[in-house]
Amino acid sequence: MAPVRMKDQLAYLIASLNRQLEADLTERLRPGGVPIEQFRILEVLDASEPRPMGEIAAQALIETPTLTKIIDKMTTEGLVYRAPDPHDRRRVLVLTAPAGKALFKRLRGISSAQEKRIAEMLETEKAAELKSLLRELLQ
Amino acid sequence: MAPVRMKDQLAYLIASLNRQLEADLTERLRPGGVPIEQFRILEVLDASEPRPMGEIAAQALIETPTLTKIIDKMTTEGLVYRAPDPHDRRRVLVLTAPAGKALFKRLRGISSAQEKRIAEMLETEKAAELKSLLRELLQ
DNA sequence: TTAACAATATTTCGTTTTCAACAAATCAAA
DNA sequence: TTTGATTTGTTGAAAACGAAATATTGTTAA
Repeated sequence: MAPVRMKDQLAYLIASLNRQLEADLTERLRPGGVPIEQFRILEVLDASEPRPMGEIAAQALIETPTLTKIIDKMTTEGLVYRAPDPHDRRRVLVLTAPAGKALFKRLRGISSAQEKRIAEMLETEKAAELKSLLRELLQ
Repeated sequence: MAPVRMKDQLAYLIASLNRQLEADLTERLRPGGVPIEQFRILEVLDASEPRPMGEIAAQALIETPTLTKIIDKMTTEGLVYRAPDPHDRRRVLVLTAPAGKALFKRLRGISSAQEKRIAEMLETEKAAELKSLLRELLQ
């Protein structure tokens, strides 16, 4: 059997598309001066708040030592703040500060616009199929 | 319309799956002590050699300044070497040294095994459909 | 109760990556 | 030609990353 060319490997296609989508998002976030990681953190918190560090890290696809440093920075920028979890004092909860909420309000449309552009490139049922296949592979 | 939850966004699914696949590959490369970037570079060169820096960077999804440093390291490790392009002296061609070929021979099966595992998780026609959809979105 | 173990977040520290500036070679237009 | 713009790759300083070690709290089992 002929070797599978790198470009035909699913892992490579996924990596390429991921890179393209991240570059696109980064570009659109640039005017706001917001790194993509911070944007994702605000998205996570927007869905439900407060959240412990570990959960944010897992959902935003960031390692916990990195998250600690990003949250440090976002705190000094007044976007979020920490609070100890009263039920489990090992945990540190993160909340969105008013400035963070305002920032996210300005930016929230960016990711949904990207999603929309993608949807427009595929027919509706194809987009659904694609998501379904990706979910099948996730874990 | 209800906001699209982050987890339902295609860009997020792609990022998650990419992370999972890279973690998996990294794990399997660990015994050989080969970083995933170096493995991808060897894959690119295996397909056709020699290749200029810029092309390798584009195909291996690495920024060119980063590639310069990785090739520096791989050169000192005796895996690859540089040669000036006689037709265009701005270009630097990269070739695989014997040690690099031997290393890749040992590792080449790892990515195809990953591809195989993925294929086994999906039915054949689903895998083909998934690739087709990803290609449709790529540029 | 304790003592051992597990979970959570942070710190440390060496490596890697990035951005901007740069150098060299080529190309294109006057 | 020569000049200016473009392409290609490297460099250097700063930032980001991540594995391992640490500190703190919680859980479990003797």
